[in-house]
Amino acid sequence: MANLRELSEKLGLSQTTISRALNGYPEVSERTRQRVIEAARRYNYEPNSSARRLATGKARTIGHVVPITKHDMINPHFTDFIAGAGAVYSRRGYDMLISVVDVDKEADTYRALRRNRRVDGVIVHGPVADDPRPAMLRELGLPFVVHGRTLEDESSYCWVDVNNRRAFAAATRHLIGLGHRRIALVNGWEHMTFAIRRREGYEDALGAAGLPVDPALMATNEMIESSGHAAMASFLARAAPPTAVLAASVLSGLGVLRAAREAGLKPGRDVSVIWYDDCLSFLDPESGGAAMTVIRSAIREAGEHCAAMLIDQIEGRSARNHLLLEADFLAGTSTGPAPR
Amino acid sequence: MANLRELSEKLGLSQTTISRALNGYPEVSERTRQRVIEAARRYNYEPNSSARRLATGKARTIGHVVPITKHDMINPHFTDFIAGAGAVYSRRGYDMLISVVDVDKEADTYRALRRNRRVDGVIVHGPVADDPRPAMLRELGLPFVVHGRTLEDESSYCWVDVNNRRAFAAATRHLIGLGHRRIALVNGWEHMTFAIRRREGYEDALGAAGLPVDPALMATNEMIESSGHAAMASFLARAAPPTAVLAASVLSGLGVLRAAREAGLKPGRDVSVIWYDDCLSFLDPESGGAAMTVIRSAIREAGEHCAAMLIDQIEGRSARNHLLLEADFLAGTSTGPAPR
DNA sequence: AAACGCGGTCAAAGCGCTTTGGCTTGCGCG
DNA sequence: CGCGCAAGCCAAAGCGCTTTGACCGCGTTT
Repeated sequence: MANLRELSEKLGLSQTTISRALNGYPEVSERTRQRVIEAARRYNYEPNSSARRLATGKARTIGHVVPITKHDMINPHFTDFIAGAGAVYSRRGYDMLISVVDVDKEADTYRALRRNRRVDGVIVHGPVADDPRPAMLRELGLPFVVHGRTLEDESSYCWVDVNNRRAFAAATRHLIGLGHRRIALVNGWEHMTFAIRRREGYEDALGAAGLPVDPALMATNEMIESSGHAAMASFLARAAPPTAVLAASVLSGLGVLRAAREAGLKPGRDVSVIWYDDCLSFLDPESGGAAMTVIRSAIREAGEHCAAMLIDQIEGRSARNHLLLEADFLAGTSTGPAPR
Repeated sequence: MANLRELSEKLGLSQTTISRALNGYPEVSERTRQRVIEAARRYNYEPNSSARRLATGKARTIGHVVPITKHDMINPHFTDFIAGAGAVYSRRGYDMLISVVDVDKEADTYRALRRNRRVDGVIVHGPVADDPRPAMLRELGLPFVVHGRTLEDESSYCWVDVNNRRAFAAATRHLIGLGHRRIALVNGWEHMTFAIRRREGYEDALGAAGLPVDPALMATNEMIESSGHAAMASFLARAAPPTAVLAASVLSGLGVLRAAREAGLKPGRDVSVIWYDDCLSFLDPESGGAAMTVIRSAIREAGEHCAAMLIDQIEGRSARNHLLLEADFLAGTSTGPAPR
């Protein structure tokens, strides 16, 4: 059965009634509704979604714009975030539209998504320090939720973020408590706000303990294995190498571990390592080969929260506008007292 | 400017003419077309996509169904594949729709996508030995391209695959040529067809060299770091451990390397390691810490090919139906002559 | 001079749905 | 008995686009 009309003829009811019955409106009797639902199933009828969208003016679709350059890498966290968000969309009857576009076309893409009404809202990924997107989207009138926060202005839009500052402060304090004085930070790119906040947390804790903030012990780079390795290798080449390292991701942490091993250092004994674990599904906890000490917050859950918050906003059931998740600190064997 | 009508009134032309001018039909004069295009830009007009879809009956959208279970992992290869496919979609004016659904709802999802005409076609991911999806999709009349192949029946549908069998045979031959007699295989799950073909290639080469196929030297598991580590650890615990290992992915290969190092073995000298490199963007070539010997084929390119082939098929410009990519063999320093 | 073809334009008919604004019943009630 | 009021249903008007079929000059054929 292709369309409403045919079904209505078959049932001897008007299209109006069928539509109402199927969409749960109260104007039809329960008996009729059952009859309609039954017939729809039997004849395998489902409303054409373009027609429905056109009539209602709602797209029931959420957009994700993924900027990319030919040689740039795609964020490995993306998959898990998408998995979380996508599950929520499915559950609530929304489609997920992903636009892979050149990095310099991102703004145009948002404008186009808005102009031709393809989406009801978008998720903004990877906010940077002075991010123009919130202002732009507000002006466009396109609902959105930011995964993360910009630096200022954070009450003016919806976001879901992890309390990175507190998490990194806590991890740093833990290391300080173990007697470490030279603690290195292997951070992500510091134009990203999450990386900035992590550094702040790290510096907060050092400052509170009266320890110096040593730029030579701080690296900022892509969060991949090789850059973790490079950073750690350069730290270890110094006259006074760090006795502890804080890595911003499992990937860069694995690189740190590799460099440590190459230098003959045993994690937890000769050098303490803590990393931030996003619970990427393809990097299981055992990957390090030890029960690592970690700061943990599942990015998949962040995806779920973002999706739910955006849908609530779109449907006008706006419950909360901000969600600050706390990361868990889990002590493992990759940390220990500072050597001698 | 919200819609066609308003624009047509403003220009003093009919909606027909505007539509034709904008869509490149030859019936309008070049002068008029320029005038229309200019006005559309100035008034910021863009056709409502639902209306267009409804009128044309085309969704200009490609679906990707991603089955998932709460605790199952999401394929890390997915991101790069999507990046490749998504870039092609953008370039050719298609949207990408991703459905994250429970694994047991996959079939229903295809049916629903078809019934309500949300997509013009779908990409089928991760074909398994006896995959029901090609037959089902053919029956539904939903165009599709399989990334990979099923075991039989491969001429009856479109696919893009890597010649896994030949690639693994070549790698195995290379190791045999270096004098290795006990070569282990750390494979992915062998209900996936790509893993089956890899094993076949491996067995082909062993057989051709008159070497035995030893099940004790073959592992099949999720392609993640910890399973590579576990497999290698168990191999090394044997009386006669392998002198060479073939890993089905960089991730499991990294696990193999870790286990080797833990056993005090140096890759390339004490044990030879080759892995299959999908060119995942977050796992740069340096991750191994050495110039690895690899079999390489970029999954991102596979995504591009799948997308292009599907669009060609949908638009009736069907050029080719199958594409068998050859993986590159790149010799590095992780392989060497079999130790004495 | 009549017929023809053709480039350029338009009015109107969909596409398949939702939704507005009635139109019937049937029933309770003064 | 007649009225008002729900409950249940419907016809028709959109939503904003594409596409069909027709029209209208105007230069070209025959």
